[in-house]
Amino acid sequence: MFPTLNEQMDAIRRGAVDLINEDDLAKKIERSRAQNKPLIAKLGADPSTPDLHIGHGVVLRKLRTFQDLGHQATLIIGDFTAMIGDPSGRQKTRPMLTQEEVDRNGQTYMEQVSKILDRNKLEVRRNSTWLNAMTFTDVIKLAAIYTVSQMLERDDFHKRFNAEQPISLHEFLYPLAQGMDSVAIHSDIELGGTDQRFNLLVGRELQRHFNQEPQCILTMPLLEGTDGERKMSKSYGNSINFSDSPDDMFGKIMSIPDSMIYRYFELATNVSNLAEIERQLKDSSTNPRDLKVRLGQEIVRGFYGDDAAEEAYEKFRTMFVKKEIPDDIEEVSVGSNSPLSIVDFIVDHKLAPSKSEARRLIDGGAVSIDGEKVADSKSSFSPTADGVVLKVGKRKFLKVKA
RNA sequence: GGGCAGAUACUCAAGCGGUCAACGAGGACAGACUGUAAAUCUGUUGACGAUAGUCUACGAAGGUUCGAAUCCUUCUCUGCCCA
Repeated sequence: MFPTLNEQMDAIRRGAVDLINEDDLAKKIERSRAQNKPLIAKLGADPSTPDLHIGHGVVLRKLRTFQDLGHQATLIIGDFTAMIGDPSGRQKTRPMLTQEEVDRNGQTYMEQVSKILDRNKLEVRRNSTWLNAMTFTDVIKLAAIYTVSQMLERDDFHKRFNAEQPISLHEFLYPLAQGMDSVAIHSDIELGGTDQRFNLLVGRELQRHFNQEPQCILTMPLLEGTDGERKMSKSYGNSINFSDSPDDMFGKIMSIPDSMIYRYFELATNVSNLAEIERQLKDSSTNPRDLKVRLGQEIVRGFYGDDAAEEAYEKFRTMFVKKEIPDDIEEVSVGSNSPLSIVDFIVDHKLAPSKSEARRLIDGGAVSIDGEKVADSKSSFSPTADGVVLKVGKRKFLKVKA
């Protein structure tokens, strides 16, 4: 029923940074095979940010691997911690979320997660179930397991401490809370980004404390965003989101630096022959763009299917390779052919956030009408029955009909 | 509890009574070039308005002044040191 030990280990290892530790995992897998009993693979989800991007996808895909291997994937919705508001990471204290917000975010989260995970085989647990039940005494006993210096080993705590940045006391409770999740579900292996290493290790420690067999931990790299520098994050504006349209998604993938091509293949696709990709990248006769096209199609296909992937590529070719105007651009009818102020029109149709910005774009030569650059920000234009094409920046088009 | 330092636009960071919508850097956006890559060069980067000008902004609230991001008071938040 289960694949062989080696097959499982290979699938699990792909792209992973830490696997703590291999021997323990091998034993767990052997036992699982012998007893025909799936392992419990845990992943924690933070419902305060329901907009997933393909950086989140990395670890979700790994959880999917466990599903495909026949194991039990368990997603922990951190509704308890989200309601308190986790300020870790930055100085910014996150706003406290209400129960409704958490519910709503959790729902969005599940919809997006379903694009990668097999929803039918996924177990979903809310950690408020057990964390809410803890008394203050329980919490104190829990907190006594760890020392302050141990907590300060966590990289981001360490850095913030040395940089004289504030660290709120309750932040120390987060790793403990997360560790309790592992205890609650008897996790066999917990997945997370490399930034989660410490937290995952705490889970091991707590399980040991509660006389459970400690979970293994598997960390995945934090995927860099489209800038190729910083980790993918919505707030850095370098993310490729699950909710992006196929065209946007494809376009964003085409704009990643060449150095990221292999990494994206490895972490964001199911392409099995990675060695071949590597070879082609080293071969100077390969145009890296072609590999990116393939990468883009692979990823878009995963979210939207074959047709959408093909269409996105075609549109891309029209717009940027052939430098033509795509044929299915949005149209708007204004109901009259009297002249309209370009600036006002741009703002009214959300092609720019403010009139100042629209003026700036025009002054910068970024706006054209039927291929003619607009030179004067005061000028106006007249829609025709056939429609004139307004272009703002590289990729915003609008056909304006009378 | 006491002492000291700090809070400036997306971020970092200057400014210490008028010339400040605020130096500089990064980022972002746009243009040229290109493979919508990278690198490079150029421009822009509070809002409204036609170049004038007006309004809103320098943690919050008051005050001094013809005039404050800059001085005073109180408050909020943060870090450090001492207890």
